[in-house]
Amino acid sequence: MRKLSENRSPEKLLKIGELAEQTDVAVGTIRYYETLELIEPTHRSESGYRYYTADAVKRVQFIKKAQSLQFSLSEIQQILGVRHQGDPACPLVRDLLDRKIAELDVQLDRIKMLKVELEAYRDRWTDRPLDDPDSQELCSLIEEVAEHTLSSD
Amino acid sequence: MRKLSENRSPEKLLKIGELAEQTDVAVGTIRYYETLELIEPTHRSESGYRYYTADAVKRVQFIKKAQSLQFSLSEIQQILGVRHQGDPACPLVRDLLDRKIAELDVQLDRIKMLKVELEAYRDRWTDRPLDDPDSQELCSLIEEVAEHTLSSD
DNA sequence: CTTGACTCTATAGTCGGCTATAGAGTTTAA
DNA sequence: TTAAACTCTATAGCCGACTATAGAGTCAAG
Repeated sequence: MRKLSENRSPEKLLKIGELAEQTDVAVGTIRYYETLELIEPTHRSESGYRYYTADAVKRVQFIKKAQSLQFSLSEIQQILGVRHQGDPACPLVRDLLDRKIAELDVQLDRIKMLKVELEAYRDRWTDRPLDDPDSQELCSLIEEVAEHTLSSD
Repeated sequence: MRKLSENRSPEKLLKIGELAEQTDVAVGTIRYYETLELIEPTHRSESGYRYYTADAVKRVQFIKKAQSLQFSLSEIQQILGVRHQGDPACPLVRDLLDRKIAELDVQLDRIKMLKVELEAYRDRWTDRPLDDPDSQELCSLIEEVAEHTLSSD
């Protein structure tokens, strides 16, 4: 079904450096991914050189994309790994997506709250004139925050 | 000015374990903070035991609070450190607060965008029936994402 | 005065995701 | 054929914020 590709070079194999260049990922990183079983060369020369098909480019790009979506390498390994069991990756992936989205919601809430809190400190701080006698010994904000720490947390 | 405190125990010094307990921070962590010059015992016994005044409790709590506000230990060190120069900690702190708030805005944007993207993947995925022939060989989402990776990024 | 809980220092390990280095072998273009 | 550029493995280091361990010394209650 996909063997009719119009790729005229029938099977140009890439060396690791070429794969690295095409994906804009360091050679060392690709070897590192291999130790995590995220990718594997399709072939090894007698001398041990790794050779990759064009699929590898997609795979590396997939890894990068997934990373940019906040998936850890171990989660990516799970996603890619299920493939080997000839099985339903789908529920797993859907699950991961759902969980990740939920995590993002938590992060959003947390960051919003942090922001409100920091703004409160900043505003309280800004009102206070710089030559406030309290500043004499120690920055007043530090005291303030410290004190707040004691009472509010 | 603050010597009129109604603290009846005139100067109860804490050993590191007591400080740790009162702040709910591990002993090792306190020693670690000391290596970063975030805190210092007011006194050392001949045998080398650290002794802290009650201020240390505040200081540790301040550190924890600042950490919870996303400040790194090195930023906290800056804040606490300026104190030693008998100087204007204030502009620095205001600056740090402003920068931190700006950082949070960036994080918020990023996370919102991530969420939109993840939701799009999830939805596209959910529409696709589980017995879709495309799923035969490999979870279709993986293919999809991978393909998207290629074209969109 | 002993015993158990505490403390000391120094060093190493953890996590995640790499990067860097050494030392050796391989490929490729001139 | 030679020299540059590549590749190999194995190992160590980096960041931040710790945690854990070993081996030795100290303090306080019974």
